[in-house]
Amino acid sequence: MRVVTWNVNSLRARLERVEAWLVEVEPDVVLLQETKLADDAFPSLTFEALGYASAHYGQGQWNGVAILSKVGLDHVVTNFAGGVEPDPDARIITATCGGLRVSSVYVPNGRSLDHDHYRYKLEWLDRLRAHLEADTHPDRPVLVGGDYNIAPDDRDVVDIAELAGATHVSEPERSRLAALHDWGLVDLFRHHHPDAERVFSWWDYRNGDFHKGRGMRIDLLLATPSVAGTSQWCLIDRNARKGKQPSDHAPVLAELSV
DNA sequence: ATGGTAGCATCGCTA
Repeated sequence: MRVVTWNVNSLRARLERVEAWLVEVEPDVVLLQETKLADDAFPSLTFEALGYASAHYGQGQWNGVAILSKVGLDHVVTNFAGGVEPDPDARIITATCGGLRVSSVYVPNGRSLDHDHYRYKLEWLDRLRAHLEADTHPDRPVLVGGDYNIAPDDRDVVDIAELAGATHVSEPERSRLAALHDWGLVDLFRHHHPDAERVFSWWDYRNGDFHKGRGMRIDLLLATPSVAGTSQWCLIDRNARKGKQPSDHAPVLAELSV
């Protein structure tokens, strides 16, 4: 099973590129973030024509997450699972696809360490763990993919010294990611590339950062040990960040044996 | 020199 996560930064603006990429790569399960669409504007027929069932959880203008699947799409949960304080934003959707419990997540950016949005980000990550405990179990095949807005390791940024006092690399954010690891989630890219340095999934549109090789690895596929241990590869398609009207994020793909 | 670009419901916010 081929799975991908991709923050498309507006599905309306990106639909042609997304369609062409799906035809070329033929993933079985697709996790999208930042669709920036209301549910009634989601192009489900376009994806159906490509062989995908889909589920979208949007709010229009900002946020919005979706799951596309060629291998079944059941037991959809929008927002956090029951019993967890709901998020006012559309940032998480969960479904079962071909025996795999998958979530598409768009973790809040945080803006700055002294901003309310940063505290919201930390609380959101606490609630993501509570969601997993309510929704499933680490002994099962589970994959939580998305834009985490956290670089897990100093090797996942250009130069950690430049980022002192910045979001995405702070200890409280990384400790939330470690809590997800403690629950049982493995970073598939790091699992397959333990020595990789400065391999990124996001580059700011400004300053020619992509061409200068200045980005961060913040888009992650996290999976339980049974999934990670049998996965065949994981890569980032940086070619999808090139050319006309790209998203500022590249897709992150993995081949699973689920 | 605190800049720059892209997307959105565009004169202001979000990333």
